[in-house]
Amino acid sequence: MDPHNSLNSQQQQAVMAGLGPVLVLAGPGSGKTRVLTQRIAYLISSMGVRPYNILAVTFTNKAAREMESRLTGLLGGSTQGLTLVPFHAIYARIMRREAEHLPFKADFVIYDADDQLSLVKQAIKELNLDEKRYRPTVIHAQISNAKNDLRLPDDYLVQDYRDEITQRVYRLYRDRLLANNALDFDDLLLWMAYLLEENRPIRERYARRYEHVLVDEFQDTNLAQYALLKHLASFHENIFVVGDTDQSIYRWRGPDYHNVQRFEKDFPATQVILLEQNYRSTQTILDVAMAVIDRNPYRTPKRLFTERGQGQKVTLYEASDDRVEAAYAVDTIATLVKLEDYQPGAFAVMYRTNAQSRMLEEAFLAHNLPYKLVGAQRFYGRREIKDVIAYLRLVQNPQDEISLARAINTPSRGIGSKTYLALRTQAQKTRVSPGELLVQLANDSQSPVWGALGGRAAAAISAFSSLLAKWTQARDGLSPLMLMDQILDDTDYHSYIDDGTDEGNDRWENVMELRRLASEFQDQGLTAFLEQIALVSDQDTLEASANAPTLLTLHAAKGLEFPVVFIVGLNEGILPHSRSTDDPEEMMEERRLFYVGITRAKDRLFLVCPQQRNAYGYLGPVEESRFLADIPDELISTTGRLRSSPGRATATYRPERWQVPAQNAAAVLQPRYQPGMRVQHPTWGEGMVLNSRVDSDDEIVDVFFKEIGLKHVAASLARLEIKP
DNA sequence: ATGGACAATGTTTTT
DNA sequence: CATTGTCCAT
Repeated sequence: MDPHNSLNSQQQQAVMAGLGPVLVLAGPGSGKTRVLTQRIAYLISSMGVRPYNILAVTFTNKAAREMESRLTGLLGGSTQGLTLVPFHAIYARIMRREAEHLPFKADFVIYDADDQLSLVKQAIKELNLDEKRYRPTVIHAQISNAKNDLRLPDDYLVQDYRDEITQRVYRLYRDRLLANNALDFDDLLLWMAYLLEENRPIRERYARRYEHVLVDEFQDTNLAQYALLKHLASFHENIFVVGDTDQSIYRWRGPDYHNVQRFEKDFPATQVILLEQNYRSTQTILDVAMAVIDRNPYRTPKRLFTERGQGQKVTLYEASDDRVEAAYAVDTIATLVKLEDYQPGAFAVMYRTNAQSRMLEEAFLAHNLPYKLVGAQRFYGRREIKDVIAYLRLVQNPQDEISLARAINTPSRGIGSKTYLALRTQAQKTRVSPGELLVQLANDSQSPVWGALGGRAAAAISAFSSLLAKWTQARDGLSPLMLMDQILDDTDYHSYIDDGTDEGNDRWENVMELRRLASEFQDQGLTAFLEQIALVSDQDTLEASANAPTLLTLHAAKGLEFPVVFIVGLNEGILPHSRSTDDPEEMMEERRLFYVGITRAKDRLFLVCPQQRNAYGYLGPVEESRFLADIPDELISTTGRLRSSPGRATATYRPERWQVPAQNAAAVLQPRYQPGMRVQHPTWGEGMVLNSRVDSDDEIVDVFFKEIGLKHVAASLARLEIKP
C-alpha cells in the first residue's frame, strides 16, 4: 500500500464514482482493497448512506475481516449495521432466516467435500452402478458444475447415456441432501438464487434494503453468484465490483471471467475504471509478470507500473532435484535473514500442488527452522476432528446420516454394519431418518423396533440412543464448548483417540485445539460454530502472529503479499500442470496462476526448478516450465546450471549435510576461503563467503553477493579477490 | 463385530 | 509412494 495517505486519481475516481454500476479492473497490488474500503467509508460519511443499507461481499473471512478492521480505522464505530461478509456465509444466514420458504429446515448443516463425495458414492451404489465406470469424483464434479450453472436435476443437459446416468445420480444426491437436511457448498448459492428468483416479496425486501452492493474478487464469481448479485442489486442498481481477469484462477470451480464482459453487457451504463499503478512490487517483478501474462490471448493488456524503482533482478535457480530445490529455498531464506536483516515472516514459498509442501517441510525441519503452512484441510480433514464435528452436527441435526454413520460406532460400541442397516430399515418403515428414530427410541421402551433388533444389537442401540437424546435435549442450554465437553466425556473419546503413542497424543492435542476454537463461540451457539467450521478458507488459517516463512499453494496466495517470494517446481507437468496441457483454456489459467504468484512479491523473487523430480517414488528427469522461456533474459540472474548453456558443467548447489563425505580424503588442496570473508568479483561485485569446501581438485565457494544473491563458484575459475 | 493384512488404484487447484 | 478399499481371520 502506498505510504502516503492519498489516493491516486484513478483510485479517487473509483471511490467517488456516482450511482449506478461500476466496474473496477484492478491490477495486482493496485490498492483494490483500499478502494473498496474507502468507497464504503465515502458512502457512509460523505453520501450519508446508512451502513445498514450496504452489502459488501468477499470470498473469504480473512478478506472480510481485513476490510472491517480498516473500516474501523477510518470510521470508528459508525459502521454498525453494515453487512460485510463472505459470500457463502451471508447466504447461509439469509436462508436460515427464510427457511420456511425453502425445502429444508433452518438448522441445516453444511457438508464438506468429503461428505459430498460419500453421498455421491452412496447414490451410485444405490443405483447399482459400477464405481469404476462412473467415478464418484467425476460425477460429483459434473453435478457441481450443473449447480453452478443453476441447473436442477430436471434441467440437466442430457446428450448421451452417461449424462443420463449423471442426471439420475444428481437427482438421488439432491434428494439425499434434503433428507439429511444438509446443503453442499453449491447449494448455498443455488437455493439462494432459487429463493430470490421464485419469491418476489423476499427478493424485493433484500433488494430494497441493499442500496449499495459491493463485490470483491469479481472475476471469481460463477453464474449462480452473478445471478444472485444481480437480484440483490435489482432495485437500486448500485453495484460496485472489483476484479482482475488476469487473476482468475478458479475456472474449474465454476467461475467464469467472462462474467466481467457479461457485466458490461448487462449493465450498459457501467463506468469502467482501470487501476494500473502498482504499490507493491519493484518494476523488475512487474516486468516479469507482464512478460508472462502478455502471452495470454484475448485480454486487455494492462501496463503495470510502479514508482518503487527497478529493484533487483529475479533469481532463477536450477536445482538438480526437488530435494535440493527445497534446501536451496530454506538456505537462501536463512542466509537473507542472517545477512540482510529480513524478518523470517517476510518470506513465502509457493507451489502448484499441496504434495510439494512435504519436501519443503522436511527441509525446514532439517534446518530446525519454524514455518507456517496454509491449509485448512490439514486440520479439519483429520480423523479426530471429523469425529468430533460429526457428533456436534448430529446433535444440531439428527437427520444428518453422514454424521450418524460416522459417530454411531466411533469409538466402537458394537454397532456394526449389520445393526446399522437394521436401524435404517426400521427408520424407513416409519419414514423418519435413522437419527430421528434414535432420539425417539430413547423415550419409547415399547417401540416395536426393539423387537426387530437382536438382543445384543438392541442393547447397543439403546445405549447410543439415550446418549443422543440427552445431548439433543441439552443442546439449547449449553454453549458449543460445554456440549463438546459433554460429548467427549460421555464417549470417553480421550482414551479412545490417545493410545499413548506420539501420534495419539497429537490427535488429542488437535481435539483440544478444536475445543479452543469452540470456546470462541460461547454466546453465538452451535449453529454459528458449525457454520464457521464448514466455511473456513485456507487463508483464514494463516496466522499473522508467528514470525516465520509461509508455505502455501499458488491458489492460496491470491490476495496476499510478501517481501520475498519463492516459486518452486517450475516444471512442465507441475506448472503448467499435466492435467491442463491439452486444454488451451486451462493452459491460460496455469499462466494466470504463475502470474498471481509472481505479483505477490514486493522486493525479491526467486524462481526455482529442479532437473529431476521424485514421482511415483522414482527420481526422473523433468523439463523446465515453458513459462520460464517467456521471461526476458535481462530480468533474470541465473544460479546453478546456466540455462543459456545447458551442456556446460558448472558448480551445482549442494548443501553440506547431503554432501557425500570423505570423497576428498587424498586431496592436498587447502581451502583458501573461510566463512565470513569479504570478497570482490569483477562482475558480481561485493560478497561474503558463507561456506567453502574442497571437491574434485577445486575449491567450491558459496558466496552471497550483495547484488545478486547466493552463488556457488569454483575458486580456480572465478576471479575472486579477498578483501581485507 | 473388529481389526489387521493385502491389493488396487490414483495423483490440481478449494468455498 | 501413500492412501483407500476389500477381504479374511479372529
